Amino acid sequence: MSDSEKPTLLIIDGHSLAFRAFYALPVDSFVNRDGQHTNAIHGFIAMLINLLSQQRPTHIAVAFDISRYSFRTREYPEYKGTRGETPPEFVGQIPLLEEALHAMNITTVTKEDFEADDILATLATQGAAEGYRVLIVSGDRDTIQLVNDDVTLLYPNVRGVSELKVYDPAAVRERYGIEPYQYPEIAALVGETSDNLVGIDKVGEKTAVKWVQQYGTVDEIVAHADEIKGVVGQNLRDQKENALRNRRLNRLLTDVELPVRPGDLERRALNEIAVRDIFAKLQFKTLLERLLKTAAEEGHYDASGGFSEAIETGAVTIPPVRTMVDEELANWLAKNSADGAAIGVQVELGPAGIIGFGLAGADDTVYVPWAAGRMDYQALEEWLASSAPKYFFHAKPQFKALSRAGLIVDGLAFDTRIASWLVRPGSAPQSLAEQVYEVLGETLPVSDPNQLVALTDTVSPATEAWYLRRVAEAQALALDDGTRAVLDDIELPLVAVLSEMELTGVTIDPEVLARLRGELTDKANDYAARAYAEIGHEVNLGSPKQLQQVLFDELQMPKTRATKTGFSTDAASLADLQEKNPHPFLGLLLQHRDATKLKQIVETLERSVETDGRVHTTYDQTGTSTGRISSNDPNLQNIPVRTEEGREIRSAIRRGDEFETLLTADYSQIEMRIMAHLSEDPGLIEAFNAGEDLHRFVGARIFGVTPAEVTPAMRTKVKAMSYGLAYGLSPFGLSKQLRIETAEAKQLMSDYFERFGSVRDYLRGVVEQARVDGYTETIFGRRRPFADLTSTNRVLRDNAERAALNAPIQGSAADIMKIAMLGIAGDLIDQKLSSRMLLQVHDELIFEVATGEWDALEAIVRDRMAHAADLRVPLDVQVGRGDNWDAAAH
DNA sequence: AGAGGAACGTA
DNA sequence: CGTACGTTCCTCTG
Repeated sequence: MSDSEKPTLLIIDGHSLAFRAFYALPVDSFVNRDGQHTNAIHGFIAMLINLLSQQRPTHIAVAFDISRYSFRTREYPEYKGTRGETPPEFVGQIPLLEEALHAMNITTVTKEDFEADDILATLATQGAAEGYRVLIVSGDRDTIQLVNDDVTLLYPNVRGVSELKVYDPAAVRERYGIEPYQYPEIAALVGETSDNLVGIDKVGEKTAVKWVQQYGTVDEIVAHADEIKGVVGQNLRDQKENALRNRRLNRLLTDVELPVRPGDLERRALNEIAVRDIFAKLQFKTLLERLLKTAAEEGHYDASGGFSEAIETGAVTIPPVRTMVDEELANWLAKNSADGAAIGVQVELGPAGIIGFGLAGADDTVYVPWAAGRMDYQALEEWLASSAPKYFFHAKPQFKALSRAGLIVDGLAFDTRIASWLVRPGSAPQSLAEQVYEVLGETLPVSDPNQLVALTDTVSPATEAWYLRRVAEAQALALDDGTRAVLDDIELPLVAVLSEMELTGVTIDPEVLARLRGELTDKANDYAARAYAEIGHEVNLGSPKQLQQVLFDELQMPKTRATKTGFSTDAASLADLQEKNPHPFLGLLLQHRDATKLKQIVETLERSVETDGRVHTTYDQTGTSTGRISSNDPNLQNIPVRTEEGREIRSAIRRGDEFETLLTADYSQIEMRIMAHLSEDPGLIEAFNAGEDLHRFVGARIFGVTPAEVTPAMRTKVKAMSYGLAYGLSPFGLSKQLRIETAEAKQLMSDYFERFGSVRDYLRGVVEQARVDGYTETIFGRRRPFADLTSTNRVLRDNAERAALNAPIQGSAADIMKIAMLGIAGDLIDQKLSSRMLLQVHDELIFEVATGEWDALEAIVRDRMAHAADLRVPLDVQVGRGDNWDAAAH
């Protein structure tokens, strides 16, 4: 059996590695919310993940010492006596590490009266004898003696645990000039400070190696002590008992009786729920992702034996992939889509577009190379364009590629990525491999990027299609009716709509941006120069750290709100400072911030203009926890609007030359209207039905005056109050925002709830219901799960309560907008209009209006938006017209 | 190079 | 000590 075919047994000295990690990573950077230090655990697990992905062990164990006392301390009480008290920050980390290992289903081994090294030695010896390739990981040099052709030592560098030095017999020979089994002879002569084993005076590594090469063992050296000349010879004769004792103590035992044998240590799949739990407790977000990714990608060991019972599905047989075109393909499609059967689709994409198609039926997969026009693809194209059900993983980029290639696609019946997100928004598995692992408990075979020699046979798109189809079928069984309806009626039809919006993009006026960039650059430079003059030197105004130096050390200003890394220099804090401690530097700094921020946005937009003169954002349909869509590359949902200068940027976003104008349409106060609907509050419903200015109406009720008597100050307070409600605003927060006393804020809130009591009852009820159900629900049945509502940690619980209170409101608004978009997109097609939907900014839509289509489009938009949902209050839609986004605002 | 934090733009 | 996002810069660490 060659080495590569041998099973690999990985054995780790838990204590020694954790301790190395403890000293390698800064203690203060790793503290969880309970104040528990976690640096040793973090370093250990990071190293473990690397080992798992690089070494692909089939068997694994971690050995721990039970206490510092063992048979060695009985023989020599001073053994390891030089070790001081355990650092307080290390305390508690080992039990948590063990908990994490158990969650990962990794066996830990301990043995009363023995050290972890003896466990390593025993398992390594057994493993080698039983035909394993054995890897031991330890920071204790004594383990060098275990190295042989079957056993390799991975030893952490002085620098830490991120890199492990590989000691095989050749490496030991190179480093020490002796055979590995001879290492303890050297160590016995030289001594080992960390174990409190004193050696022979004046004998260092060089001398020891020379003696061992000549005589072989400590026993023999001592027997020939008389032959050795000089001071070292005399020292040896005087102190030979030290060497003999050291040699007895540093011999590792290879025959300890253990509860496990190597064969019992087979890798098992981690317990994902337990892992998420303990990693959440440790606050290891990145490590969790890395671990799950590694686990999902590990396909190098026998899949049938590699998983725990919980998600064991038995060995699967992946159907072989056949490549076909023309008539054979037509027959395949007919056969596999008969009786409405769904086909899994994975479009293979390259930089230039479509490379091929992977298609999968229940137990039959095909790959179709794509070469437009060269073959007979009529059957494929017809099937794509038909409503025959198709399952995808992340359909949108594939839809875009199909559309670019002039192919029509219909019949999107499932998207596993969207389904995962609907079930667990916020923490849904993002890659197909993760979904396969999570839903099916299997590993999707993938090429390993860590592999030195690239695998020639990467997984076929057809095989991916087969897996995603099985994921879809498993997911479909588990969906509740409400989630299924949101998927079928909202999210799946939206994929094509968003695809087209992304492909269309929006025209940017490069001249406007260039002019703005110049102006803003000048402004920023000017403010910076004046700011430097105020303090007498230059400073990086973008560095909070350097600003703190200037503000609190040099200018001796009063300290602001604390952040994790010091004191805040955000705009609110600087405004506070300006009040307490006026200084021209503060104003200049704020103005510099404004200018550089806007400049940044301008430059980002300029960079993202493509060759068609348009910007094509990417919408993330699974990017939020509430049901909204997000926008990125570039984000067009956060283009400035609140300041005059900011709005100038909006004016660079304009109609395409061949279009008549832009149309913007937005919902006014949609979240308040949803609150009115959900709470059924008679006062609030009346407010919206009265057609009066909302805040004026509410203000009149609260302050007991007529609407005409509501002053601007009153209206501001009421407005802040109303908006804050949906976010779980506290009296303290309200007082801070309005710069009023907490008592006044409290009074304002109680006055509000006095008049609009159903709102309070509703908000309370949402949280209570969510605590019982474990999730919230929108009007249309979109769910968002909440785990922390029953947490004993107050910060966590309060955060969860505010999010839970907001989720149905923000989520329902998102649902309504999506439904409106679907209606509009459908009408545009049905009425054969050339006008196009370009952007969505949560409660606003932007369209390009083709010549002569204004009236038709406006009617469609108003109708579809106003009637997207049937609420107890009307949905008010504001429409604006203009050549650019700013001008089209109203 | 990658991660995390601070800051700030939007609804 | 209000929700939901994405991007940028700086800083620290590997």
